[in-house]
Amino acid sequence: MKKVRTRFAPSPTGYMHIGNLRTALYEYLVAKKEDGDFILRIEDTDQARLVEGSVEIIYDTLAQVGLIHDEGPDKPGKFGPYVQSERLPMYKQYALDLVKLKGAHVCFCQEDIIQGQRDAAEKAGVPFKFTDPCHFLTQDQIDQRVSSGEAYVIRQTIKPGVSTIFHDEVYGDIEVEREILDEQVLLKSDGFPTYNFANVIDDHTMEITHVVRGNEYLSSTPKYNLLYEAFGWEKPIYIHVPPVMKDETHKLSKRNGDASFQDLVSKGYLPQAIVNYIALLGWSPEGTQEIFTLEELKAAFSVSRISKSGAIFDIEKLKWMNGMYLRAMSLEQFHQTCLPYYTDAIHIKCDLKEVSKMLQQRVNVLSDIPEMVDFLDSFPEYDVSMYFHPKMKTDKGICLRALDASLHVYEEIKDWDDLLELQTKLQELPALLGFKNGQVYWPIRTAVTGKQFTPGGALEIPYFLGKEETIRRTLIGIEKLKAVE
RNA sequence: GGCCCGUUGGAGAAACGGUCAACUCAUUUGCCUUUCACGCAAACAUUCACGGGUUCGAAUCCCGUACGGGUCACCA
Repeated sequence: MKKVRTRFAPSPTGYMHIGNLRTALYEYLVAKKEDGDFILRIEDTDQARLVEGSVEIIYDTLAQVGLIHDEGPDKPGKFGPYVQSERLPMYKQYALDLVKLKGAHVCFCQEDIIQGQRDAAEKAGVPFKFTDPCHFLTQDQIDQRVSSGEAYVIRQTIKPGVSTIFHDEVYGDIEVEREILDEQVLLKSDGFPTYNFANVIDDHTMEITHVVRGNEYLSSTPKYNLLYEAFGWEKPIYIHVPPVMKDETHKLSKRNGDASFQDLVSKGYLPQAIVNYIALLGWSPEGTQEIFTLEELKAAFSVSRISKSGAIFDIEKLKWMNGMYLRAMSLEQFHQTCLPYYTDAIHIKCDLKEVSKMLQQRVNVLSDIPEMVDFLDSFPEYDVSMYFHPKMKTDKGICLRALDASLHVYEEIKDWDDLLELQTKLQELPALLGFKNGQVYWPIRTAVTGKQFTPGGALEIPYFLGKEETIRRTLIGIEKLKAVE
């Protein structure tokens, strides 16, 4: 059996689209499942859309998520070059060959001729289909016009009676009505190939066995097959995948301001979590496992379990999954990934490792960290009503007594760095006062943080704040409470 | 508009003609608990877009309708 080869063929447009990444993932998995090769090819035939630095983003992304390609512009193999603009002469030669094989023809039509036919069709109320007058040119006429320097394109020739049925691994057998196939441009007048053409040439010459791509290509696949047939080439196995949606009716797209892979990473999502999540968008494993490493994905993946309908990208589930990845890290690893988020958020001196420990059980998205710990640095203005928690049954008297008692504890502590001593002393308070735990700790936490929700509670936060600051905040709390009628 | 594809709870989905339609996220509730979160329980589709048909039996097969997406470029 031939070695499985798949390719990821992005256009360098400046960012990594989530849908594209998922396609890359599936391409990678299809190849690696069978110990095949995964190839990176840059499709830059549309010069107008080139964006500088794009190729680097592609390399970076693939490296970050671990989709290591076996061949590519930066990893020459025997099928190079891997950038379409460097393969230009080849396309033209193949296009000329195809003309000889009667699979294509030279066409001199300008936009106005095509537009004229389109308008006429519209007027007549019939579906537009371009009828190329250049079909009737004699070889002499063609040669003459070409040599006189007239601009021309090479257009696919579609003969009546060709087969338009094909098999897709996801969608099954599909037959497209032959009438609707148009004779598309293969080689543009600037000498560049169109995507349609370059794709086929490249896939064939690079010996791609499985073509994985979005299902928007479903209806044009017969045209590609006609090209393979005209050349007498073996067709690849097609695997069309459903789109990744933003909502019920819109695809996820950068143009709509939807997040790219880079955006998600900078928002604090882990590349591994992103890949894991998007694997589940349009594919489902056999069992109930949802957390997969890339290695596990290789084993679990199967084309037959790819779904046919679009999947809506749900950031909530990604958040959850990201949290799972964060929690599965070692404390040290987690701490290291948190560090960059502390630099701007925490200026007071405190044991950051302890902060990480506190955070690890509750962070889902890293970029939430600054907001979660900001109370350490700046003491927010808060409303007294926060002291009165219905479930804790706290009232003015209870809060005041609790804060008073905590104040005494703080003052007695000699070595504030001794976390254990502080905690032991605070833990004695409820019994001492004859209160429930919550009635003591709720007001304390409120006083030292001024926030409704905080990572960590009354037993750990004073430790981070230091003696002086803890006392200062507690005093403020007491003042606030005293002012209440 | 023609053609192609799709339609299972708010989201991802399982089920491949046969008990109460898995599981995960979200939501709600309870437990745990100093808050939130984590963790642990539980609730949430009398029903699989709708209407017919086939069958002893259908989410699963067939037909039609509706809705949604795709495609019809010298863009990929």
